[in-house]
Amino acid sequence: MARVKNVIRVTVGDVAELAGVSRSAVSRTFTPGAPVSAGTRERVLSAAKELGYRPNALARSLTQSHTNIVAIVMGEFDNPFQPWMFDALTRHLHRGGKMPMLVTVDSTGDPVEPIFRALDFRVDVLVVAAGSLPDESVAACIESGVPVIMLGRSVETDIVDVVLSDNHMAGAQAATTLINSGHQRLAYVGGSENRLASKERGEGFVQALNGMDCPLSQMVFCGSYSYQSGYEAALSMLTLDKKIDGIFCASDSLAFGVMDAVRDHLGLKIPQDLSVMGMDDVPMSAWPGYGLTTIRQPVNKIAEFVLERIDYWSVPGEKKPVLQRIPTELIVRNSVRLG
Amino acid sequence: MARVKNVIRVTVGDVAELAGVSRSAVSRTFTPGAPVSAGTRERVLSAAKELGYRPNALARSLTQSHTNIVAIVMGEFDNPFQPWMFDALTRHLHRGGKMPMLVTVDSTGDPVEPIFRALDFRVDVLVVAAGSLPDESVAACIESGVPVIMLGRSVETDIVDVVLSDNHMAGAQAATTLINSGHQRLAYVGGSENRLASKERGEGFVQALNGMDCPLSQMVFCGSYSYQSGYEAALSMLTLDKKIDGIFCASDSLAFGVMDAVRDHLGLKIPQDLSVMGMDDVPMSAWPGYGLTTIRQPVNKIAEFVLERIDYWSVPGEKKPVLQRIPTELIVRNSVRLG
DNA sequence: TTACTTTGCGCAAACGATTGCATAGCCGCA
DNA sequence: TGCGGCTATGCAATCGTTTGCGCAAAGTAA
Repeated sequence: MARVKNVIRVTVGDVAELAGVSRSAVSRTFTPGAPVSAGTRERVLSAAKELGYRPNALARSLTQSHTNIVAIVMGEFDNPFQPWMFDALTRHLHRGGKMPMLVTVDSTGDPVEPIFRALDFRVDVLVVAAGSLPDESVAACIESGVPVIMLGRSVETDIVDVVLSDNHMAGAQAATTLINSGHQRLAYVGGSENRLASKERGEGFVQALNGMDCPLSQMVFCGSYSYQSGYEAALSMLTLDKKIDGIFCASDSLAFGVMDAVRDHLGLKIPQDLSVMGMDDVPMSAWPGYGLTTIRQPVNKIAEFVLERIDYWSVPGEKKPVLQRIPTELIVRNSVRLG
Repeated sequence: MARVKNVIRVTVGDVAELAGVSRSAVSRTFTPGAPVSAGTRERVLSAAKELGYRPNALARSLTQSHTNIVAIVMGEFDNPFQPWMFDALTRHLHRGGKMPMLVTVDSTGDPVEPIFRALDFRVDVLVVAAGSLPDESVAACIESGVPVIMLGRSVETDIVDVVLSDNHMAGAQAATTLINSGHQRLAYVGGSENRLASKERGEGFVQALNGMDCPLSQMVFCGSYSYQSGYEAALSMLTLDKKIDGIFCASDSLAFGVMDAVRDHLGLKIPQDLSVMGMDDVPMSAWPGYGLTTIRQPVNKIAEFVLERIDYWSVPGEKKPVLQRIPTELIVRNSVRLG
């Protein structure tokens, strides 16, 4: 009977003793599929319940080849989409019996040490859930020797899973929505130019526009997905070309910035004078103050797929990483003028 | 191209062999304060570096009385303040050498199983960071036998730490701000009536008002901190009494809801016709669209104090829980009319 | 009855660290 | 030279599991 803090930790030994069986029998009872007779199982289970026994996950992980711990690597919460995605992810992990361990990489601190510290716990997988992460951090993940699943971000190697929204589809959805409702001078506000997601969304948007014989009027990359960036982009964009009647933003927070700049600073009405679309569908988009028509990133589908991949990597054998695109969904609210 | 677990795990044994010393020597080299001669330390360190050795945290935790894992128990992200607090918390934990393990309790799922699963990993502490959590979950935490630190929420027992913002102070700060700028008919919009934070903020507000000979005109508890609640509260409140000229909300998201309802639905101007104050100071408060004057919850100070308490509980001995209030701070923006 | 497969169970060896205890070496000092 | 007191080291037990292996009991087929 080991005493830690003030709690008596009950071990297999204790249960075995009370049930009158060997430690192996107890362990097997808690291992699905292991050979135990109905009789022993019964006695073990009741002994375990009486003592309040639960297997020590640390000890278990020591002998087995997996820990059921999944590391989630994050950067700064600079975009309201991130906590949203993060929340969906952790809930799905729980459902799959995994425990999420959090690694936040600080732009001021060491970009790799926190990752190593997670690896010290022999996490099964690294899920990289941050768009903006130092290159060194990403490299450390890839070289860790542990399966890596990257969310919404592509990397040069082909040894990691990549799962992201179908950004081309999203861009096309935005384009058709705006064109079908009679808009003519359209612009795109992207985040960082060298971020895959931003680029793809823009490409999808432009290609679809071209397919409908409507060239893009303006395109700006702000460097980040932040509200502030959107605000500034809108101002510079609309002083350059006052006739723009529709703007597609690479994120909802950019769109919020655009909307506020347009309404508060330029005195235009949305959607009468100008239509704005976003992408993500964060909860705030539904707030009446914004009522943003947007392209939803299906966080739950993404999280589900991540879980699938974790299971895939967990069985031994020859493995192939995948790049998976998850279809997006148009959410219509009030920020786009109707035809 | 596929590597799953073909990474050779290097152990103390390997390092010991290469360095030509015993496993103990290696272990001691990595234990600060343990007696090792400069010579062996040197050889061990270089062997370790050559092999890329890092101690297995699981194995280490098995023998020691602590794991350096801290469980963070959360409910739904129904309030933008939560990810904000959460982020600060995890960063401070990292700084303190702790790894955060996330437990999210789903209102639809089992309220205690995820907590038990975290306890299976012998977490050192449970930090309860959610306001809205089923009572069973809270009870499970308290009975876990592991130190518990509750954030912004009080419980009936006195065996857990409680750390929260100084809500009375916050209420008083809001009151003086509004009174000093000449407001006369004031209202309070709270969250849930049986949530300590909401209650205290209201009390602080009312007491300060009374101290300045200005009785509270109206008070509403919405049941939650959500935007939607604020929206509805504002409508019902202002149809009841059109002369209200200042509203203090128990959270920023309530305040956003109030502002949008007031501006978009009732056609009033903020702050000319009505002043609104919030509490939390989430990043969104600074957006020009809202420009919310609010009371900041000092998330970093809170996180810092949590870390202090974790260290406190980590040394053995007779322990006393504390209830700590962290001072709040007035943040002035544009949602309050100036005297 | 014999022989052969199942099935269930216990022993003991991992897993990868830490740590109490015993000891070997060294130094200084009388 | 002998002794006491260090410090540095290694041995082996321990933490709480899982699991390969051997074996006894039981079931099946001839």
